[in-house]
This record gives sequence, C-alpha cells and structure tokens, in this order.
Amino acid sequence: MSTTILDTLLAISILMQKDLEQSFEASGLTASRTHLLWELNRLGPSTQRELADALDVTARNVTGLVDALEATGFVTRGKHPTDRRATVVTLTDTGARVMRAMERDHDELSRKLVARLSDRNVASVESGLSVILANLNELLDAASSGSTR
Amino acid sequence: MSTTILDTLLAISILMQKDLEQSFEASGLTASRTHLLWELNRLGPSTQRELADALDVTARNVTGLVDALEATGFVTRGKHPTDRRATVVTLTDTGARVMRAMERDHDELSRKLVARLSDRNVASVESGLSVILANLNELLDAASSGSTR
DNA sequence: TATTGTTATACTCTATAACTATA
DNA sequence: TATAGTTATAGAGTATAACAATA
Repeated sequence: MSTTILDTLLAISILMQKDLEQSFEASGLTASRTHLLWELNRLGPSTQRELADALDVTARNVTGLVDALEATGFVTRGKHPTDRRATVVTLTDTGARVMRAMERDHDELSRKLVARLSDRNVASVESGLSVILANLNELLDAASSGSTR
Repeated sequence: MSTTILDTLLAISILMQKDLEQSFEASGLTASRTHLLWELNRLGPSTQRELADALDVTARNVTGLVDALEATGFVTRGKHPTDRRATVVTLTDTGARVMRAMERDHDELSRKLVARLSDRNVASVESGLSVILANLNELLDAASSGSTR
C-alpha cells in the first residue's frame, strides 16, 4: 500500500515543528512559552485569564509560564486599570524583538515551503488543504457532540 | 494578508493530533505510550535500545514508558535469546488488539480526510505535499549541517 | 456568589549522570 | 572497553483542588 495524504501530513507536521523549534530554542524559549508569547503578540497586553482561554490551558498553567517568562525578561506583569484581581501581561522590548524575529522566520518558512511548486500547484494544494481542514473540523465536531450527548 | 499554506498546515496538524488522541485516550493511553506501541507494532518484538532509537529518545525514557505499559497490560518484558543484558518487549494480546483498532481508526481518518475531494484533486494535493515534504527535509538538512559546521 | 490568580500537590515526559551486569 | 538497562536526580508542562482578594 502506498503512502497516504494522512501519512505525508503527519510527516510534515513533525518536520514543521522541528523547524520552528530552531527559531525559539536559539532564544532560550520552549514550545509552550513561545506559544504564549505568540498569542500575547497577537492579542496585545492581556490578562492571564485571557491567555489561559487563548491557549486552552488552566489558569495555574499560565501562572507558571508567565513566572518563567517574567524571570527571563520576555514579559512583565502590571496592574489592571479597573479590576484589582487581574494582572495584565505585556511583552518587554526584548519579548517584542524576539517576536518580530519569529514572524520573519515564519514568513521565510512559509515561502521556502512552496519552493519548486508552480503558482498553479500552490493554488490547488491550498484549496485542497482548505477542504481537508474543513473535513477535520467536521469530524471533531461530530465526535464531541457524540460524546457529550 | 491571506492565510498561507503554512498556517493551514499548522491548523491541520493540531486537529489531526486531536483526532488521533481520541483513539488512544479511550484506551487509557498517552501520546508517548501510543507512539511506543505504534513502533513496536511496526517493528515486532524489540529490545528497549531498538525502541529508544526508533522513538529518538533516551534509554531512560523507554524504561519509564515500558514500566507504565507493562503495569497497564499492553506489553510484556522477556529475555533476549542470546544477549543477557537485553530485554525484549512484546505486545500482549490486549496491546495487539488495541493496535488493530488504532490501525482501523488511522485508515478511517485517512479516508475521511479527503472526503469531498475528487480523485484528481487528491492526486494533485498528494504530489504537492510530497514536494513540500522534500523542501522541509532539505531545509532541516541545511540547518543541521550549518550548525554542525 | 462568581471570578482572578496563587499555593499545594501530583502525574507524565524528558534529559544527564552514575552504576550493574554483560558483551 | 563498550553496550543494555536501571537508579538517582532534575526540569518542564499539565491538571485538580483549596484559598485569598476582589467583583
């Protein structure tokens, strides 16, 4: 039996992760901490609760990640203007600089990924992958509604 | 700027992992333990050293995974016929049954993934992904030879 | 009463280093 | 000497539960 699209996609997943790791390991970051920084960069200054929701992890988990990122100088904790329970997490200059570098790496990977593919091929892969993504979303929706029923 | 192939592939990676998790979480397995079982199923009865190499983790790590899988009845440890230092890990009947179910889930996902795609589209996505996979391999080879230099 | 974030505790995965038994 | 696997130790990520401060 030949290799399927699923197997190729799984192989691609592993290699993409390895490639992205090289971006953040050089900065002394881990995958989870980078993920938090990525969301923080996307959302702008956020409470830990907002980050917990964005990352889909517990509040306790965010406390640990922010502790580590604060200790290593990537983010700072500040007071929330109106809610005295909440903490506002903000990128430091270092954090913002690292995120800009990461965005550049991301864009570069994006380009290199489709090297040796014609524009027409890129378009057909793009549309095919959109269908696959939609299929996956449907599968997971069906599964979760099934198990919740 | 529109969504790129990289972003779509990253989204697909996450959903594929979520879908596959449902296969093994129901059996009380974790991702790492499932990965070990998957390799063991592929290789047949193996020493822990062979598993460590296949999974690209340390020997210590395999000790822990095999401890857990042995305790929960998925594998057994046996003597190596000629090397008295080595341990041979084998799937139990339960382990083998779970792996057959996992293979069925894998095949089913493989089919459902490309639902609503014509055969011709599947072929063009398949060939496009092969090129992308090759591009990634080249990128990582270049990076590792660069950092080893 | 509900929410935000922390402390307390525990489990899994992972790694390095030192060690035992064997090769 | 080298290898297979274990013990010892440590760090990261994750989770649940109890709690204090605040809403």
